[in-house]
Amino acid sequence: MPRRDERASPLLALSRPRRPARGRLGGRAQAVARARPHREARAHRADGLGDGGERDPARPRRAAPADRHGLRDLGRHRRGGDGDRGHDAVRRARHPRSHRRHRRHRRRRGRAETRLLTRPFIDPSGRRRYPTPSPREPRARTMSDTRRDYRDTVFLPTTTFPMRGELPKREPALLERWERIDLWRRLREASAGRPKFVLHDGPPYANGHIHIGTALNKILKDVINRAKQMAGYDANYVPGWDCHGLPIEWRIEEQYRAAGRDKDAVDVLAFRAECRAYAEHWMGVQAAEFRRLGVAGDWAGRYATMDFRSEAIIAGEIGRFLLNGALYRGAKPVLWSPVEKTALADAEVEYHDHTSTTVRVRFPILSAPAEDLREAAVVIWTTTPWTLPGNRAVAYGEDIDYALIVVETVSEGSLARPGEHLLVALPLLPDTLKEAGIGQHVVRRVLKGRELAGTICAHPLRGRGYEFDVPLLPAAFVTTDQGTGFVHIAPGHGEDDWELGRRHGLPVPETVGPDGTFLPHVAGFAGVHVYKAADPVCAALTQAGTLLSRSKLVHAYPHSWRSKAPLIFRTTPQWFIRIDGATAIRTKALAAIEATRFVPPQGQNRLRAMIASRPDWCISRQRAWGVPIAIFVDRRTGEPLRDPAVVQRIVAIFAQEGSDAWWTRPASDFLGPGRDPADYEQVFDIVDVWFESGSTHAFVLEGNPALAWPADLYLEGSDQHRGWFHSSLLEACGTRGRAPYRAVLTHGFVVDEQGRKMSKSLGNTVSPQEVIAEYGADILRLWVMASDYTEDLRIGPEILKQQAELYRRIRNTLRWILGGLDGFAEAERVPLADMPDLERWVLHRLAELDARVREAAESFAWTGVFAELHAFCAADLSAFYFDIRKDALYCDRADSLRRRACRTVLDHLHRCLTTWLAPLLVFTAEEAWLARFPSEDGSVHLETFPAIPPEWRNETIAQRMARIREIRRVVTGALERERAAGAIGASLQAAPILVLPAADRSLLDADGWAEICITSGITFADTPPDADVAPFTLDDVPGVTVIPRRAAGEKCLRCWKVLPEVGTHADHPGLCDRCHDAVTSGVLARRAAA
RNA sequence: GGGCUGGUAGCUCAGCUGGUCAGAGCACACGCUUGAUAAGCGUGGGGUCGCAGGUUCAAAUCCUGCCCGGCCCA
Repeated sequence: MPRRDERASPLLALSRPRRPARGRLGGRAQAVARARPHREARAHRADGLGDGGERDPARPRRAAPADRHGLRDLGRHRRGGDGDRGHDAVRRARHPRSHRRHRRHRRRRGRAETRLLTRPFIDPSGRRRYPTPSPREPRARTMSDTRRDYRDTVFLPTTTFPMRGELPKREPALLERWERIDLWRRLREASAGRPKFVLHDGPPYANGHIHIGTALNKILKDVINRAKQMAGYDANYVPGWDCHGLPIEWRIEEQYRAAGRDKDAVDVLAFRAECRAYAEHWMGVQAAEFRRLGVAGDWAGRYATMDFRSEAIIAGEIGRFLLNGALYRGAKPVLWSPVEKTALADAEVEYHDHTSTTVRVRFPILSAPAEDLREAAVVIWTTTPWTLPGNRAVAYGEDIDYALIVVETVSEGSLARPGEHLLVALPLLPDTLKEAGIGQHVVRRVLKGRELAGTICAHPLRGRGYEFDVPLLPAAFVTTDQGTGFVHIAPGHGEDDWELGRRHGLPVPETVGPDGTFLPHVAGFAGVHVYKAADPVCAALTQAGTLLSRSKLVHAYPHSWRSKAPLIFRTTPQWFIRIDGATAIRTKALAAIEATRFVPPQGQNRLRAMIASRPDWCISRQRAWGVPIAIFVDRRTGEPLRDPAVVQRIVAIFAQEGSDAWWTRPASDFLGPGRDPADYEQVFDIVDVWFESGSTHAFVLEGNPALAWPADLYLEGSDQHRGWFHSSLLEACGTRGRAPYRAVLTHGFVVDEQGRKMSKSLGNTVSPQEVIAEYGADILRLWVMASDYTEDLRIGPEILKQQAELYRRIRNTLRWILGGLDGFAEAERVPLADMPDLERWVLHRLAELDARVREAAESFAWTGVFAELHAFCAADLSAFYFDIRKDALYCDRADSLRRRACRTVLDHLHRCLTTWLAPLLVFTAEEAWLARFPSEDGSVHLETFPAIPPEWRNETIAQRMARIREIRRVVTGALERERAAGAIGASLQAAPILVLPAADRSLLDADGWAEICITSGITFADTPPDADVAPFTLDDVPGVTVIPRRAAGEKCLRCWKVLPEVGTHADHPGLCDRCHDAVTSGVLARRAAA
């Protein structure tokens, strides 16, 4: 999309230093060599072009004294005679930046010479073009000492704030400082009495080092907390840890195995003590890692689910469910690992491909409403033949079409029998016929599932110990995706099965023991392991004549995340919290979701859908490391003992001794006087860890004067819809009738640069420790804030490099501000009304950004804020405001209004940028703050966001400035063309003619335009004058024309503007009027005055 | 397989409820500066807005299907 009215002057083509042919010398270089033999010969050599000899790479290398850059050694990197490129490649590898600079220097030298050889000329249109003198004076004069004389009279930026962050080195020192000045305590004191903001920490698991996802989570929390704090809240933050649970237990067991000890022989209390020590250790490690990220919080007052007080309150929360009737004991199939001999939590299950034996089995119909069904058999399909001993029903879909067929012919080896009548879902008939090897057949009729109501079948192993009736039951979960349209129901081995059985009062046979083998009472299969049951079961079915077909299927199947072994559904007695019923937890939870703010809003749907469809909450685990479900069951009634006094006793003892007391003390201590322990069964199941973390609001927030209940915000990864958000909601709704949070923020997951999930096997992981060591924590924080964290976040080497670049710009902006503020005194300050428009525009921008930052602090929606701050630093400040104001800041008298206004604005910029950046770049902001306000115990983190006066907003100036910058683009474009043509170098060598539409003529005066465009002058014209130079326009800025002109006069040795008056001051012949005044005024640069 | 969600320049992101947007910053290329200098300024080249259909006078923006990715569930 070329916008330029004129692409390039012919000079451009001639002088552009395009890379020469890969030969020894390009045409340009040859021409130069002819003109300046001696000098070029040297340059030639320095470019590494002179030595074409290859070196033996194996030979030890040593720079010869004559080879002052050591370039000779680099010769070995050359390829195909292109020594130039080989040289560059090496430099680039060593230091990318110096590479670029080095090359530029070489080019310029060559180009200046070229120009001598190519002027004058006539352009293709026949017009004579610039018979311009060389823009650069001969080298001898530029080295003049007079120039240096005035350098000391210029206010150059002075600051202790280094250009390079060296964050890995500097950050730890700042952490120490914050520690030393007791920053956290002072923050709390300073914000006492302010409105509270409570972000309640979701506890990470105290196991292993933190990873990039944990880092993201904590950084986000920290930014939000700090921003709230600086926006005027009391944002206390108490981090916490999740300590109980299987993974730690597993690690301890591993240690036992490694030591050759039998864990079953170890006393449960000793085992728990080791788990406790393990968790304690990792809490310490993770705390240190979180703090290194710059996360501020009450680390000394952290919470842990294994604290005695926490354990006591968790037991008390279970007591609440006990007392309000929601807790009940049921027998429900849970995912069970025969290897670990335990039920697994949902989160402990992973799905992998697994090859299962599939069977189609006849269930002969005993009785049915329709006559023609009575001689038929229902065909079921299952991938778990071992569940057939537990079968007690068959489910059908009421709206499914079923075909009643008569088999006529069968293929060889088929288990089907000609003449038999089978019932199969119509859509699945072809599949079944094929699998069963049925050839000819007749569809006797097609009936709807609901016509099957009341049908009773025989168990396929009838006559072998399975004499009970098997009813056909309707169920919505039956589909015609796969199978036969009939689902065999084993209430002890499936969730749907169990639910259906419950509704129809089916028995729940227990057929499989903890180790995965059939129990002794299971006819025909006692002692057989279910993984090896396919053959015996099929054999029995075959004998019974009920097996119709057998096959294999690869499908996703649940496995243990620890042992990777396949799991089974197994019925065990478990404790549940009723979701519906008298406590109406589901209803309350759904209402609570509506009353909660979700960021992003999609989270609301997700949580709602899950709560709406979830079954009762199974909270018992048959493990050791956790809080016991500390209740008693009355042996006579089988009912749990619901006695508030007992619950209180348990809570009181746990608070003192921890939940170990459940094992160490006799039951009578809990039951109290008046109850005979012999009448009660003590429950030693432990509680689901999700129940524990779901109770953090109870033991961290409730009744804590430093915090508040409910929390303002819960903030976790989007997986916690099923986890912490979910369990906390159920727990609080069941006990307190509302959500423990007012708002929920979810962030996405960290994926690699291609958007794929991180995994050790893919080798695409990024660890926070590595990032900190290489770039620093501020870069990691910057990465978080530059990403859209409501979705997945990508990270990798390239992305981190980019973040480091963004950081560099921010840092240099701060550095320049600090440099410009050197020695700033309150007396210099200029009121808004006296400021030039340019300054007022910057303040307007600050007002806009202030609104943006405060908005983000309020809404937690930070995406884009950092990008805007960065764009402000890069585009508005560095490329525009700073570039323009360098002249005034460096060269004006110290008392000039313009300079003072600029410094006043720099002061505001410093205050705003350091405080706005403080929640994000906690280290750098502090460094920039202290560079300005050195202090023993000061900190930017003790500040609040500056109050921005409303009058800073000025839409009029904003609009005007937008137009000015548009027009400025035409000028810079014109200058660029001239620069490319070799007509000018620095923009101060130009003083173009500007033709503006009438509407724009009042924007600025000529000096104003020169200032904005950084030229030595601007003249206006009503129409483009008939010049020998082509006018310059931009298509997207119609009506604005620029006619380039070189500035007339001499270059002022102090401010480098080219002005006609230079040379008129006898005492300083090299100075312009302004600089003469400055130098002779006595209010010179601070350095000179001091 | 189901639910939710995403796929805009090499990268990070803007583009609200369809018609001056195909944009910004970074990176890259080229040039300038050498008094922000392991910095700074300017100019420029990059995208058939995942793919394929459809609705419409008009789609990055609406619908359908597909492909790819993520979280959760089975």
